[in-house]
Amino acid sequence: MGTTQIAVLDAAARCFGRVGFKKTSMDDVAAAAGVAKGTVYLYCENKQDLFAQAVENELHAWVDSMSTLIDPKRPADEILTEMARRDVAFVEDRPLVADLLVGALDGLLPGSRHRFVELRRKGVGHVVAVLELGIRQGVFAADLDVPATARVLQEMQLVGALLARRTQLSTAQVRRHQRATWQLALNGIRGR
Amino acid sequence: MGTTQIAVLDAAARCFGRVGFKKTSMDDVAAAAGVAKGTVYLYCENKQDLFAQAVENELHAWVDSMSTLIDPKRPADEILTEMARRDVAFVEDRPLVADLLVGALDGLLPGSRHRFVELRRKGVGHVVAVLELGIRQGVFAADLDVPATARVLQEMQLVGALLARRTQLSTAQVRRHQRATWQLALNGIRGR
Amino acid sequence: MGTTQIAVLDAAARCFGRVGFKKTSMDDVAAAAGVAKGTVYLYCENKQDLFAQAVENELHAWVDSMSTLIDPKRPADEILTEMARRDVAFVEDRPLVADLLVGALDGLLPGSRHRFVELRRKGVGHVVAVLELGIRQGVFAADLDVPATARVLQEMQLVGALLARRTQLSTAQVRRHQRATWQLALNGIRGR
Amino acid sequence: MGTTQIAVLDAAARCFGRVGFKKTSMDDVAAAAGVAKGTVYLYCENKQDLFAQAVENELHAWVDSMSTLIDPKRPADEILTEMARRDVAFVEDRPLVADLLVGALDGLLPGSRHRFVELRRKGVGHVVAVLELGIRQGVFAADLDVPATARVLQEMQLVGALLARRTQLSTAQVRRHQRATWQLALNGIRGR
DNA sequence: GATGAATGAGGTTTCATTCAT
DNA sequence: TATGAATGAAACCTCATTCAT
Repeated sequence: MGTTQIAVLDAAARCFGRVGFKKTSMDDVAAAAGVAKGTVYLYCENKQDLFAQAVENELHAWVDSMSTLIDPKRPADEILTEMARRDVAFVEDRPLVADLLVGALDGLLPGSRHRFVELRRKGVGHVVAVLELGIRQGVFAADLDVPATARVLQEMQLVGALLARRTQLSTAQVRRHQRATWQLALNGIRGR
Repeated sequence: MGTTQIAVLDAAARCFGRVGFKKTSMDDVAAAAGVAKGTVYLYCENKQDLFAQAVENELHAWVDSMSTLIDPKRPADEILTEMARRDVAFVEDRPLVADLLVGALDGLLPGSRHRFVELRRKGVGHVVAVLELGIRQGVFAADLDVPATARVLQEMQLVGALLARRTQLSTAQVRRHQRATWQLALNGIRGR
Repeated sequence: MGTTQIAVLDAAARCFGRVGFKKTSMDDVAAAAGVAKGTVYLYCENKQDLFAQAVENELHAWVDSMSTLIDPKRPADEILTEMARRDVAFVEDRPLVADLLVGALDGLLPGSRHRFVELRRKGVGHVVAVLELGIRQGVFAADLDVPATARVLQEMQLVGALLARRTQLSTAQVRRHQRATWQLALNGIRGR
Repeated sequence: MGTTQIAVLDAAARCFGRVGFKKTSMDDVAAAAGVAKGTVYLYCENKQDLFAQAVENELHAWVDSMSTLIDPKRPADEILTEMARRDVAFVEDRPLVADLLVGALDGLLPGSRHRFVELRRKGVGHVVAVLELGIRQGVFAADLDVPATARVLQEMQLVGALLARRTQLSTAQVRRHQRATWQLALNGIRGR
């Protein structure tokens, strides 16, 4: 991937993440990437495709960042907490990933639904891994429906992060929200 | 409110809920309401205002429907479960309310943000009431951060419902997802 | 058909006829019709459809004008000569009809081919009628392949007219060309 | 002319002939020639010039092919018939020549009109030769306006060939059309 | 109140042309 | 010679909004 292509995809992710698909114009992307409008079309079929590429891009970065966290020797609940912390930071300037995993994009771009389903599957992968680790360590309940629970945890976490961003809560409120989320979540999955 | 106005607002809610703000045209709304395009403008300043009115409308219907549920003599966890069931049904054809409460609209219409904050506050009200009831009944943990937890529960529930709708999961998958959600939630808030 | 629609279709025919499909922009048509760009789209699906409508329009005018000529009491060769004269005048400011009948549009707009075939069939109708009249009158050869010959005559005539227009021949040259055409044609079809 | 230049001009003729001037992109030509887009510009000033060169190229090939046919010892009407047969075959994959001679290009590229007039003059040359031969042989009418008639014959022939190609008639229909054309033409020019 | 024809800014996409390598 | 990434003007089309009836 040449540097121009990277610039374009990054700019696209930034724009789409900030104001959404419809409100982002190809002109915006081109300007943000510092290239001419036509140049953007060298790296995508059309706007929808550009969006999908941007999402894919960000998701890969996120998955990579998360997979470094999973160390079988650490307690799983600790890892999960750390993941949560990172999610918040990540969503800070990459809201696209959260939108994807939370399902907010499917209604928007019905055409890319298929592509998104696949990405979403990748996205929950590491939560599944941590849950399984936790069960092996005996710290999480053995009878969890792992894939479903993983999805739920991920949603809780990401929606919380998005909500904080979108509704511009005060830091104190965000802190309370997160604490409540994790009390709920950890209590919920812990073995008794 | 004359019958035409009601028709317009209902049509608006239906359209916006089905395909979103940007993809709904004023023509669509007029057609769905069975009036001419100009007529729509008799009942709103502009598209954004129409949207906000539609959201408000639906939220009031929802809040009303929920408040009938809270009966101090029933166990709070039972009420909560019933609420969940209703949410899913409600979101089925009124996704706007869910979008509002989950924060998905704030990014979309920055101009109406303050209006939404207010509505959201109203929206959690009944969850707060049930949590407080449950604590009094001794079935929920006494040290819950009630407002924050209420918000989290509501998010979990609504995002789950939205996700099911948007991503067109199979009924079996939806069922699993919901079961996981409520195992997590009830375990999380129950007193030990 | 309201007056605006008529203005739009007329303007379209004028523009398309003068500079062709691709070189005519929707802005040109709007300007020529004295309306805004969006207005043009009130009366057509898209550019291609506008073109097809314009062609259809002109063809009907042409067919109407021709059908008044056919009077069974006049000698057929005289009628044919008169038709030729009219064709030239007609093509003068309605080249679309000639382009259609000569097949020049099919390569241009493959999507409308079907529509054009039908129109073309209508277009030759009156030449067929004159040939049949001439055979009954005994002035044309009885063994003519009437439909095929009609088409050929029409092509000769229209291509000649177009050529004169397009290549901007001098009047004298045009006159010679037409005389040659009709010597050929009338000799060719006359009974011996 | 190096082999690259030949490849470019041939590719251009093929593309322009198949889909027309406007619908052929410089990318198409480059791809068809198997070179990069920039390379095409080494052999032409711009798109219009490339088109004119391609036309010129094909016309020369055509004129050469036709001139071998004229043998004073053969009957002129036979030669003419043979020419017709060749025209059809030639137009099959070189429609540019036909378009040029029939005047279809003048409207398209007003800028090259004078260049085309000259080429067209060359193009009729061999028909003129055959007509003159036929008159000398006594098989064609002595009072023909030779240049004008030559042009008319050429038009009839080429438009017929083009029409067959463009409108995708069945072989049977094409055959009928051609027979009608030549009955008309030969009857028309034959001395009585 | 109600209508719907008309508007035109704004968005997406194409493609002839250039130029540094 | 040859390349192909980059450009940006220009084209098509949409739709929120207005206003005369």
